[in-house]
Amino acid sequence: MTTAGSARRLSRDDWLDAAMTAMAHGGVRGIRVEPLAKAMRTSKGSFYWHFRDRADLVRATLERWEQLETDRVIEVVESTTHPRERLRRLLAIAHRQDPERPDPSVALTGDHDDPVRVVLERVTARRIGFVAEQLMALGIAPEEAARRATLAYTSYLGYAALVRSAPGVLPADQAVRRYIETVLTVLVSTTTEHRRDG
Amino acid sequence: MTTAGSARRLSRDDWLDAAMTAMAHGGVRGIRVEPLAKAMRTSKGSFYWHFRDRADLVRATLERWEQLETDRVIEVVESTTHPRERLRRLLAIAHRQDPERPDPSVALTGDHDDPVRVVLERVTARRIGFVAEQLMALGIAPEEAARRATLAYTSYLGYAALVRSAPGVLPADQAVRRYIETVLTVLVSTTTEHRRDG
DNA sequence: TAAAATCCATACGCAACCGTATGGAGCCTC
DNA sequence: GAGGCTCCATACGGTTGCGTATGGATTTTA
Repeated sequence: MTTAGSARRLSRDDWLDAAMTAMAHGGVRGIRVEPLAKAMRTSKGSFYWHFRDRADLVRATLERWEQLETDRVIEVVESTTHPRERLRRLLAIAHRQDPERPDPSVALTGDHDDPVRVVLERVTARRIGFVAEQLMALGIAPEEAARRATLAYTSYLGYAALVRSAPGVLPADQAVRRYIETVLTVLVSTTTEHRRDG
Repeated sequence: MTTAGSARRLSRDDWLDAAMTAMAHGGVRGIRVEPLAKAMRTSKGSFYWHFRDRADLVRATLERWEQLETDRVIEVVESTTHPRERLRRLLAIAHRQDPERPDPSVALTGDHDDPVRVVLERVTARRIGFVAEQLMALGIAPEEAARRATLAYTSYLGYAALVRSAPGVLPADQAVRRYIETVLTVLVSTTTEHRRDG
């Protein structure tokens, strides 16, 4: 009976897995030890053996999150060579409507004490920086690229917020692809206009 | 001694004012009756006289929020005739970095029971709709306008999230104006390219 | 197998909130 | 000026979560 469901001993990693899932739903503040223990069918006694306190768990979870949702995503995307394709691929990943995704809720829930903010600031800067690099590779001037990267990234965050709070207004599954094309096109547009309007 | 600070009788509106301020900081879940009472130097007894329960307060606060931050903003912006100027003005209002602003935190905190979601969905649809109208007035086809309006609005939400969680990565005060120009330009860009890249 | 190290369950105290119950102040009216 | 209405303070019970204490179970080591 060494089945997974049985009363096995738990590792620190088991707790981290659970914390990631919890963070996907409720953000950082969704990481609560008593509900976590209940979900894992164990007790707080286990938790406080593996972790000093809740802050310890939060910090460790954020480390893993950074590694998984930033380092690894960037690695994957960089396996494509063409900058425009990289962006397209990145946008596709970013707009996958998956409420199980731990990523955006981190940036979206708004309490955030200092330790959390530090990680968030670092991750955000890296992400926007990566997008800006691709835009520069496409011939956009550095400062303009930075602005457009910020536009792209904030849009990603807001999109994720709407997935949770008002999914009805977002493009339906089939239309997401078209939406991404619009974002991409607009991001790399050469602004040759200033045309008259209606 | 009818001074404001004295032990006056409170009205329902006084509670709503306080709730709006609380919502500005912690979103819907930041509306908590005991802390509110303490901040107003009164007791829960007062609250439960004016309101049935917390949900009652939340609903009323969201009504006021909708009226103030959607109806009135649209009114103000519509006093400008030129669609492009309307957008510019709207973007300027949207990107005022004011943590006291109750608006975005509503959409950003992710718990949201059904009643809240209803209001949120309605407000979001109206706002995106308004932006789309301006883009259509600028000659952009309806469906494309809807996509770009979504891009604009999600970007606004994400921007507001970063103001709270990672302000360091955002353009500094002086550069915000330039950022807004980029957003505006890109939003109304005629996509005449597909040019070769680096 | 006995001792030691790991790992976990239960019980406890503490704090923040929600909602209710109850006993008033203060004002209004007749 | 007595009774009634409006508004509020305090006290209480219930819930959820954090962190500690303590003993017991299980595995490892000697």
